[in-house]
Amino acid sequence: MNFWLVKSEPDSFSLEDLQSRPNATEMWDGVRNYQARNNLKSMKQGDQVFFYHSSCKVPAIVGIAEVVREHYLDPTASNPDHSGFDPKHSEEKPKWYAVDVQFKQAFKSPITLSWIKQQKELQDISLISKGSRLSVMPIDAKHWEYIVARAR
DNA sequence: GCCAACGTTGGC
DNA sequence: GCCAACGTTGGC
Repeated sequence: MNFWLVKSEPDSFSLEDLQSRPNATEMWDGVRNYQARNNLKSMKQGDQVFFYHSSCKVPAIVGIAEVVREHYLDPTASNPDHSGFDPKHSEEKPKWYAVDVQFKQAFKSPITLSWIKQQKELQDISLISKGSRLSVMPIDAKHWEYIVARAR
């Protein structure tokens, strides 16, 4: 099993929004960065995902989701009315993908970015590596364990 | 709102 | 293929 982190602005889609979806499941679409997309394609069913709230008052990992459907064509890339429309994307020549994620758990106390930065055990986590703005990134098992242990 | 750190685009 | 200009992300 692998571990990941996805970012979302809570104003547009929060962990609570995911929890309130039918079956607590939502399509994770709109990824338009090649490196993030490659990470998305590497996700396997059952992989565990940190849900991170970005661009908000207290940026933090707020809970856990699970990959319940592996990558498939991102329908928003084929929709001219969608902001993520990409004319170079097609079924014949796919560029962009989505996965389905399901809500698993909301942390009682979110793991804040500022706390993460203070932990010497987390200094090499991808989230705070220099200039990392990826919306989908892998998380080392040891970092996952350390954060989950704190969040319980 | 500022700005650093990217990624992308497009002229050449 | 280079690189300047531009757009985006996201913390602060």
